[in-house]
Amino acid sequence: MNPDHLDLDEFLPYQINVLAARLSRGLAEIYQQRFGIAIPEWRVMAHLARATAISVKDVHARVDMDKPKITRAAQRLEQAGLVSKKVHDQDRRLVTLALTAKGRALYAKIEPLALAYERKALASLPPELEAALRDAVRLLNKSQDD
Amino acid sequence: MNPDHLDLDEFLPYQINVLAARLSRGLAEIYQQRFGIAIPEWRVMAHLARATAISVKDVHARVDMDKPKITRAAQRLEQAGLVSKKVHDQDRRLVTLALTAKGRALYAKIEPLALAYERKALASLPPELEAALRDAVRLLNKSQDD
DNA sequence: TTCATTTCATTGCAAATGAAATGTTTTGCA
DNA sequence: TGCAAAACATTTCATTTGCAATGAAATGAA
Repeated sequence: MNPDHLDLDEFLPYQINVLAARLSRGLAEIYQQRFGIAIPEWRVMAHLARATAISVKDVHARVDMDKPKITRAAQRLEQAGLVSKKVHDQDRRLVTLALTAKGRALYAKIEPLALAYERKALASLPPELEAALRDAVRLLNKSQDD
Repeated sequence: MNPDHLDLDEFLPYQINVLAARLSRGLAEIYQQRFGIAIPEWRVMAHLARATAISVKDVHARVDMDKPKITRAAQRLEQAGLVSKKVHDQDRRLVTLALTAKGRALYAKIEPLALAYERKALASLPPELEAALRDAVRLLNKSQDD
């Protein structure tokens, strides 16, 4: 464990990526196969569920995806009838996105499954470690905002 | 903060993914622009640096990438003269991968930069939080091995 | 007002990706 | 031994991705 050498098992950027990929895959299995929703679509939906009447720019600012990805996810969601798109009244450069009734219904189905998945994924952690993990991730994501 | 509702800011699978993507991007800037190495290539190199004479299968077992990705990363590394490939003597289905002298030299340059990046990325964490983060990530990655 | 600049969302395009298929070699069993 | 099944690396192909370019609308300064 010479700290001068890089051991992938101890290298946090790598280990966090492995964990992240596994969590994403596990979560995607829930909504991919059962509901035909892919990860980018899910993220857009999750954001729209909490803050309605939002532009692509707003989603981009809050969700960690580039704008073309959001545009395309929104297109797929619109085709599936889950999201509505319309030009903003005051500023016609903006597109206002919102969940449709069908979208809200689908989200209501997925939401508890996603929360259950999170609980299950963290089940092996002692409570104080889970709390520390949450604090650490929050801090790191905050500190990189600039 | 109703725990029955999913808040992306509190949803760990998402926050860990955001953090992972940021760390990957930041790290990639180090070896991408300066050395022409992409993320999959870097992962293969990092693995080969610690365990020599390894097959695609071995890398696949340890590194979180599917086999085609490893094959292609190895091809690019071979073209760049950083990795050697040859058929295994005993079992001719296997391909033995190893860093070349040039590959080891390049790795020796990147390694300290990567470690420095990790330190800098974690600098905002109090020591006990970093330790807890390491423990939590290790535990979670272990618990998902099955 | 007018025009250059900025802000959005989208599209184009080359490269990367993942899943399934392929070809080759080895293993295990009848 | 002979042959089906498994293991391995690679290729194929459709899809996704990210970056740069585009087009449309708003802003601000002259």
